[in-house]
Amino acid sequence: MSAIQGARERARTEVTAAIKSEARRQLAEQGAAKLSLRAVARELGMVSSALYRYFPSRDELLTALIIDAYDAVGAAAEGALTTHPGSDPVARWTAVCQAVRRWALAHPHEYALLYGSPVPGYSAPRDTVAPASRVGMALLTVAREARAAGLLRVPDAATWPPSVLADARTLADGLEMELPAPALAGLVAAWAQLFGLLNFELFGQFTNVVEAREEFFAVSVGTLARAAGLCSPEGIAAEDPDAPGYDTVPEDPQARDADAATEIARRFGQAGA
Amino acid sequence: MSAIQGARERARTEVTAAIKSEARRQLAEQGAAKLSLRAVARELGMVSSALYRYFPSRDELLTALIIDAYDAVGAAAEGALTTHPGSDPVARWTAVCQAVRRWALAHPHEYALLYGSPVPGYSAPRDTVAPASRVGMALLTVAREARAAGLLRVPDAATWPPSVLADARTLADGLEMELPAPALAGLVAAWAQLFGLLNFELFGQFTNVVEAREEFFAVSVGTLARAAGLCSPEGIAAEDPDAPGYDTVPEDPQARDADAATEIARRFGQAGA
DNA sequence: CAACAACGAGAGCAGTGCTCTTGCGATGAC
DNA sequence: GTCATCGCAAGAGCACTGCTCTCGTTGTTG
Repeated sequence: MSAIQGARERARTEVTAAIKSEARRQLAEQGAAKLSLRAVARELGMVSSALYRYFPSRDELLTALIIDAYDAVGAAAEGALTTHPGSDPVARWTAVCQAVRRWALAHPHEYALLYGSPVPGYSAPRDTVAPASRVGMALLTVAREARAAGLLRVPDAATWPPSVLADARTLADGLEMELPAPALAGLVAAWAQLFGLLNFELFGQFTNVVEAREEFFAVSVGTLARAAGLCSPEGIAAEDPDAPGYDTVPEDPQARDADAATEIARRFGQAGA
Repeated sequence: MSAIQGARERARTEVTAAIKSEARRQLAEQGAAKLSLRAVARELGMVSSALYRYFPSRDELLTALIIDAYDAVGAAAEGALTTHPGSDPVARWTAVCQAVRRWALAHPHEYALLYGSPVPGYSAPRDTVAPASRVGMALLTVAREARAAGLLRVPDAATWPPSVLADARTLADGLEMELPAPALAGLVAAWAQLFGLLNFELFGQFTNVVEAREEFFAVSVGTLARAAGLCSPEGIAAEDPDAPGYDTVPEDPQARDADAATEIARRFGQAGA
């Protein structure tokens, strides 16, 4: 693989790289749906059929791009871990989230390829799962460090039903990662919710709703971190007890107004499709 | 509009409906990318060019389907409000979320059209924003009721930066809805995060990670509700037995959950390339 | 009834993914 | 050094797609 393997193989890897590069360029410009094998070949000065020597189909080419993109966003997430050291898990979590967001904003079409709707013929091959997990692993790294530092608040096991806890345990086993199942379940939820925020921002759902995207995101992922059990070291610990998510005791159990139901029926009742 | 306006107009609306129906059928079967004007026309026994008398382009047809889908999921959400009355905002929030999830599982490709990556040429026209907001409005309705009942915990204004609070205020003004800005900001975040959970489940990110999807979702959206400030009335809800609703699956007329689950596995499934 | 607009059918254009055959040229065995 | 072999590019071609244009027909309306 690495040795100087004849001029022929070298040419092959070179052409393969050129194809991927040009394809990535078109992907970044017009999105996955408009990525055309013929256009790539045309731009490279070759004929379309020649391209099939390197990628057996358009989907395979797309898969290669997907893997690269997963690696790129994963690298961005991991990079945030090293460029933002420190002992505050919430800050580190936020740094990872913001790195992912920055990458997504810089590569919206590639982001859509990863976290948007699955493409028609796609069937996530084995090769994608490892790169795809890098962002999640980076987030879990923060949680593991927090636990080691005593800054991970593990929710009561009764928070999650046994089936979810079982999932979390098998997941932890598969990852060879020692995290309490309830905490892991909460982290998975936070992981998914993070991409809910990103999707809405990138796919336009925040239009005319949230304009201060950067600030909104920063605060939201901070809240997410605390909801997942991450704690900032000391000082702010005073505020931890009423951190959002868990033991909220309704403060003002004054009773019902309660013809709200009729109000809803009035407002929305006749709106059937 | 409604009067008997000539056989011609009636035929027109009839054909238009037939086209949308057949298009929706193909969309549900193969996804948006494989929706073909020619195939629709073929199935309807007409020639492809005739179809352009009714929809000026494929994108316009897709937009019509998008609007219908937004209305359908919005109606499902609103329906949950009426079929699940009561004074527990968390339970009502959860009911809305589960209605949305059920709809999504039953219509995965239409869901992907709404909340996946934007389609190539699309540019959400004005007509889509009203239907698109119905789910969010249903969630906000829960929050408004909660506030009226004193069951909405409003976070400290310092939680959010002024820019976000300003956004929330203009949003509240635009909606003519009296909700404190900090609470509204949190609700928007929860709204986005809800769809993060749904996207990950529907788009396959939970494969080999979360298998007890139903329970995981129920608990997660309950946590989300509390994070957004919704409170259950009185203290009883603290202890879990019937708490977040994962063992009380509400029966909706459109349920068919098990089928939907296998359905989606089949449609999005991993047919090895 | 006649003028007119809406409509369906068909041909056609430019583009797509993909397959198959053909011929060239570098590689490697003898 | 010669020559068969194999990788590769090129081209033609198939079955599609979205979309446009023209041309008769048909329902509506003045």
